[in-house]
Amino acid sequence: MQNSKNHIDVHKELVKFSEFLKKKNLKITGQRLLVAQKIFSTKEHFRVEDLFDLLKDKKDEISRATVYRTVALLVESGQLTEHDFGQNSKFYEFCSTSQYHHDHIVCLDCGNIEEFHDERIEKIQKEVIKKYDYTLVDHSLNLYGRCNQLKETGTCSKKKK
Amino acid sequence: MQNSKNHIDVHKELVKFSEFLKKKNLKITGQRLLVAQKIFSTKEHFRVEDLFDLLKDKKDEISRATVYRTVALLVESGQLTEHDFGQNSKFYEFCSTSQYHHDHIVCLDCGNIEEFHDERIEKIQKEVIKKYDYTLVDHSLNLYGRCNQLKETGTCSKKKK
DNA sequence: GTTGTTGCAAAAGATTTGCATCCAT
DNA sequence: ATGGATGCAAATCTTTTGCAACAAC
Repeated sequence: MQNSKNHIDVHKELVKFSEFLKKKNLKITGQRLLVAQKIFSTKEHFRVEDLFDLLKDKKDEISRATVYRTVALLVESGQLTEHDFGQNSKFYEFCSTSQYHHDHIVCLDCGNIEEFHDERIEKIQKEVIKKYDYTLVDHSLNLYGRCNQLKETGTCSKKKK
Repeated sequence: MQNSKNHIDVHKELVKFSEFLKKKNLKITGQRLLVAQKIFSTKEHFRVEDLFDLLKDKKDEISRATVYRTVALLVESGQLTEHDFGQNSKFYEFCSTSQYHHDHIVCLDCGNIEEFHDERIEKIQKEVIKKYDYTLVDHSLNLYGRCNQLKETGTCSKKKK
């Protein structure tokens, strides 16, 4: 894991979330902070169900509904991005404004998700959308592949679970 | 609608599907042909529920289960592509081998879906995936935007429903 | 006749929601 | 005190599946 999410300043993000809540006249509750903290301490792309399971460890379990509701708030606050990798459930990922936008490579064998950024593609996208007379709001680019390591050696260090 | 799907040779595609079924020792049934025919006569990107509703008009309604099962077969036969535009349900689209691969622009206002193809992006993708040591199987690129026509004139000719 | 297919209703999986109770402010 | 939050269970939505009756080969 060499991604930038190893260095999340959890405290800073919690403050940011709290300010977001305050600004919207929403309450800063223990459950919300626990969910947010767990997310900010998580480097991976995760599904809400994964997060719910992780939070089960805590002495006071947080309800599934609250976890879903808090994730939605964090998307709204701009601290989480939602991704759709063509599976049944959505994936979420911490996102900071200081980070480069990135796209994903999804391994069909391992389930591993890699991030990449290519400025040339970003530029062409802007060109394309302009040509079709739209204003670009967002985009998603996923490359689905099979990792060569697995193909060649029969095992794959990236394999999950 | 200026897309290539106005010119689907329905008969040819039905033959192709029948051959696929035969090869797999599956049966050529009235329901399967009706579902396939309806799809090949449809130019748009559709969801299975849309298709099911369309087929309700027919005197003999085809069950939802059969529609889902037939769509899966058509994906397998290579005559349908599955897309995920970040909504709850999947979209499907006729695809012929003679067609260029294309990506999508999804309008967040209209719901309109435009197709585009940019060879430069395709090329860069191949380069990227190689660098990360994967074998590219598939990819999806969606640009989400707001159409300028709507923004400027208050109406939009592409608006659905 | 055999084997795969259909329709139905139930199941499954993800996510949302109504509501009574509870808690942050 | 009061307006928003929580937990629970029920509801929704999409898609899948088990099974008995049925149709294609």
